[in-house]
Amino acid sequence: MTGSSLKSGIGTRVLAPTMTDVAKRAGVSTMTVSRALRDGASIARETRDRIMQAVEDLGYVLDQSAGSLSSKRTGFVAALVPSINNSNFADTARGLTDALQGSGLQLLLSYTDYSVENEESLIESMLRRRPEGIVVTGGRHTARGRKLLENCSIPVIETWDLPSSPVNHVVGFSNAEASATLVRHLHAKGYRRIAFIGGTTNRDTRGADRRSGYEAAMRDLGLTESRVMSFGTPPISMKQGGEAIVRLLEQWPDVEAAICVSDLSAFGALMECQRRGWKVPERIALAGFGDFEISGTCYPAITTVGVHCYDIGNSAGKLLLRAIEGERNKMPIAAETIITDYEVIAREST
Amino acid sequence: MTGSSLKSGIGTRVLAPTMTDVAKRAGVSTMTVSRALRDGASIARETRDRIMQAVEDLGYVLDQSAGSLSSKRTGFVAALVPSINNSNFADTARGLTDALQGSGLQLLLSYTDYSVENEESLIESMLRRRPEGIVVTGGRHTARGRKLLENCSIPVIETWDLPSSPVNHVVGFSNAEASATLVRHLHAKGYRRIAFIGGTTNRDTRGADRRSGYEAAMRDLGLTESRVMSFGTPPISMKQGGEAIVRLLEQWPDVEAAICVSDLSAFGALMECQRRGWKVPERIALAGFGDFEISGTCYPAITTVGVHCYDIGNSAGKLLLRAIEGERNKMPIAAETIITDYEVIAREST
DNA sequence: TATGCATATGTTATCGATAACAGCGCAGCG
DNA sequence: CGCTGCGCTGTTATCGATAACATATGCATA
Repeated sequence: MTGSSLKSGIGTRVLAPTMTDVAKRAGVSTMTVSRALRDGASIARETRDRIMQAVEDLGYVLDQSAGSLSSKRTGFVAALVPSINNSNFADTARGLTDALQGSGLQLLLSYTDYSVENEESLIESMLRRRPEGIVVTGGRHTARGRKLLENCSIPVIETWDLPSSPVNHVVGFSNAEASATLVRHLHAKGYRRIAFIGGTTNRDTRGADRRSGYEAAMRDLGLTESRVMSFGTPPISMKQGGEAIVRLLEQWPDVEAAICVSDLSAFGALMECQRRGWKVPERIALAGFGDFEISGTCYPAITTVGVHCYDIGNSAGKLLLRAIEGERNKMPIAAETIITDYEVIAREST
Repeated sequence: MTGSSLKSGIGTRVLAPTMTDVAKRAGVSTMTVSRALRDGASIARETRDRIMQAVEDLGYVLDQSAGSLSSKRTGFVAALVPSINNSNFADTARGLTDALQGSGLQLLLSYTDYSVENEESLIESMLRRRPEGIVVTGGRHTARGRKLLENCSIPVIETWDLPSSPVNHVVGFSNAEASATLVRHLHAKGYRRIAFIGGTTNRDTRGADRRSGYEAAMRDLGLTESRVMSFGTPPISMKQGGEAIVRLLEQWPDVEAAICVSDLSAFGALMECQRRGWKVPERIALAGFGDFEISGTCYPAITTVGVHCYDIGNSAGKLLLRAIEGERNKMPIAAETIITDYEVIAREST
């Protein structure tokens, strides 16, 4: 893939200046420099200017890792999401960032690729850096991952789920309930032979919850014949959604509506239907999950469940701030569970 | 948005154990613990087991920020991307992560929201944590941002662009050239009245480069009448792509083809055309940029420029590893420029 | 004039780990 | 029997900042 490669220049590397260098140059002690570089402390205007000039001259950048060793405050929180690509989690990350804005806390983000094993190792590497709080996605972890979270003595928030026994705080909703609500919506519209399209494993635990919510709702409605088409490793792609819809209609030609585990697969299914001349929703109705931008834009627009991704992140961020504040004041706050809303958004595809 | 809020539980927080606690419990010195927790060093099997047991019992997690203060190695690299949502940059991040896999370096990701001011402040907060290398997107920065990068004495890689005077290493391609290639492709197919749809500002510098590449190519082909439809703040959304195509055809009804600044806006335009019954490509041909999953899946599939997002990240990661290795051995490597490939992917929309 | 307090700065100890070097015991060897 | 070298472990100094306390100066107030 590499077209060409040029080389040039040399590296002239000098030892990075330390606070002592700045102090010497400004003719003050390091403590005064430290104060000048942070808020609040009383410093003579003239002294501060001199220090800032020295900082400028030397190109000095504060070493926070040294500072946090003594201050016990690293100034960051960790967030782990399954994926940052084409997913709602990016919105959650944005909500988190916005909530943290101006708090002096930075968000450091990593993604687990939907693997609890990866999650475990990321939890550990994050904790090694001593975040002041940690946000994870979902309530299922490896045994060790969970233990790490339980022992870490910083606020923990599990999101996008309602774990039955949470580690600490929770901001989320029941994926199973949300999925069931969508089933009931389709039922109310008159659909009876409703199918579910999702991945082949439980790797994506929220996807698995949506499937079980579908199955439970079907049972409750007396629709005993549930049709689950499993295809591809979660998270399933647009293309896999397209293949799944074809297989679904081969296997159960009488199906009237299909719920896809996410909007992306629903979109793939929709496009495949168009390609084959199957009218949506006449031949088959399609619904997704997550209210991605795509499902409101495409034609026909896709019925989906709107979950408030941004708000999940934003609420989690605000809760985290309160919790961290509590820790700092030695008055830890009680574990909280914030249940976020969702709603069926009916569109042209059903 | 908050449905309900439950509170329960109490916080029982103890001081996190330190290496000294582990050492006491295992009956050894901290140095031995330190060795046991890292690679290589020669430790009696029995001692190591005893230490690991103590670590387990206490739930100890290494404090890396303390360690890196003395070892001078923080074990992470910083990456700044414009956006993680619905964008190619997520693939670049993935390529980076994969390249770093097994190197002992962790990737810490942040996003700038397409703002060089945000970028500047993120560069600073990242540098404060003393990364061993830093990857940024694009070659344009604020003056101070650039200065920070120049002075930081760690390897710097600018990606997704070919800056005329790079800070240090570069992995990217010319967005202007890629865009021009697409223009020539459409020209070769017989299209003459070709328009460009993009955002209203130069905030997204790569988008701006694509527009200027379009304009240059049009001039070179003797197509003097260039039609640029600017709409929305970059990065423009699917919906904005839809609105833009409508305006475009109002303003220049004779236009034959439109190049959109990205696949997302191209997709929005395509769907709007379908909604209005405008045949693509008969009434108007559409092309995008970036080869997002969506443009290969949708119907009709969208012609685009495939840029190797993953490879950009992957190459940058590998280059970074070499550069960091060089730093560690006091043999800094020369500045390198790796030019990545791209190609026009002709599909049904043109 | 003495006292008190606020402002501005310096000094010392410390955060939690690791580098560098030192030391000890034991095996192998001449 | 003493020397050498290796495997394993401990000691001391240090990384670069900040907390906590101490100090100096100036000004207001009793």
